[in-house]
Amino acid sequence: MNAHLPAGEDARFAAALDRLLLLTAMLNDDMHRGLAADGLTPSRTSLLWTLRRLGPSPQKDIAAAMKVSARTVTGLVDGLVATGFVTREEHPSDRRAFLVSFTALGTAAVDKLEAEQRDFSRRLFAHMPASRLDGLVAGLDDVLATLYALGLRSPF
Amino acid sequence: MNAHLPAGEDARFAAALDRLLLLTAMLNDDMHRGLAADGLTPSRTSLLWTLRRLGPSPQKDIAAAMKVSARTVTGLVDGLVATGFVTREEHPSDRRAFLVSFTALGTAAVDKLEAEQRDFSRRLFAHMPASRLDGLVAGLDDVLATLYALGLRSPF
DNA sequence: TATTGTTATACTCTATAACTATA
DNA sequence: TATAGTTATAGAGTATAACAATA
Repeated sequence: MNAHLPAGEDARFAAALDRLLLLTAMLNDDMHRGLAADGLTPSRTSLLWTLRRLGPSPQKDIAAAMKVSARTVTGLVDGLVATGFVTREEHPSDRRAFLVSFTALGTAAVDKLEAEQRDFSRRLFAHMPASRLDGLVAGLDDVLATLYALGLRSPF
Repeated sequence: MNAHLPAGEDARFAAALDRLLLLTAMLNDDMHRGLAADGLTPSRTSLLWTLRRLGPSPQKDIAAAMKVSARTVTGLVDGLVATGFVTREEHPSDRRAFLVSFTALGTAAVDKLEAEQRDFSRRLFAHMPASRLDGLVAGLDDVLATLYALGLRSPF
């Protein structure tokens, strides 16, 4: 127990964290369900987002950006090649490496995900009074800054 | 993104969703890392939380509460028995079934997780002005209500 | 000698289907 | 016949280590 905090404070903090964790779980669940409809898995989708950010890249760079092992990227790219979202192209100057590149299908899939995310943000926020949205964003920024100060880093 | 330019509505919504998704990813990552230190995995921990809520239960009830298959619960309980967090006890009236029950180690593990969560909520929120915490909670509640209206349900 | 990506192997999580023991 | 849980099997994601081809 922490004697120098008023009794009700802890309950307020716990209630706030409960909401954050509940929201985290619900958003995760929803995203994963939506992905399956496009023939994608969460990890393969994460690779597509990374690839869009990096442009055509050797697997080593993708592994570094995603913070996973080279072996994991081999498996994810195998799956994405099999389902037609990316290709392994020759690297122009290093014959050990590939350039993982989007197919038209892969580009269309990421475009669609992006559009869905924009629509989703409208459904979540468009009806909110501006002051409530401002309050939410201020609170989230505060939490993100605290997490950063605690040493947590974005996985992206 | 350029913070000096007046943002349109869509950009405001997208920025808010970006923060939510970033926070989701960071909280997930942090929780999973913390678990490994206790010899637990995310799914096994989820089972322990469920078991605390239900009390000693047959695996079928655990599967229903966790929304996973009976086979998955068999595997999770196997792992938790092997690492000493739970036991399979005889069911008093149904010899087909077990009552999955906490060991002292399992109870201590969940107690510890609960204490860590309380400490974490203090680190996140104790420094915040009350008005900011209120604004955050109001925004989160609004989002949760919207998700509920969209048909999303808590995984718990 | 160092690096890129693969094969070999292993563990977790998830699932469906077939099966055993019991209800 | 129906139910509780297991075995059998499979696929995704993750990892380390050994190895190939190339730098």
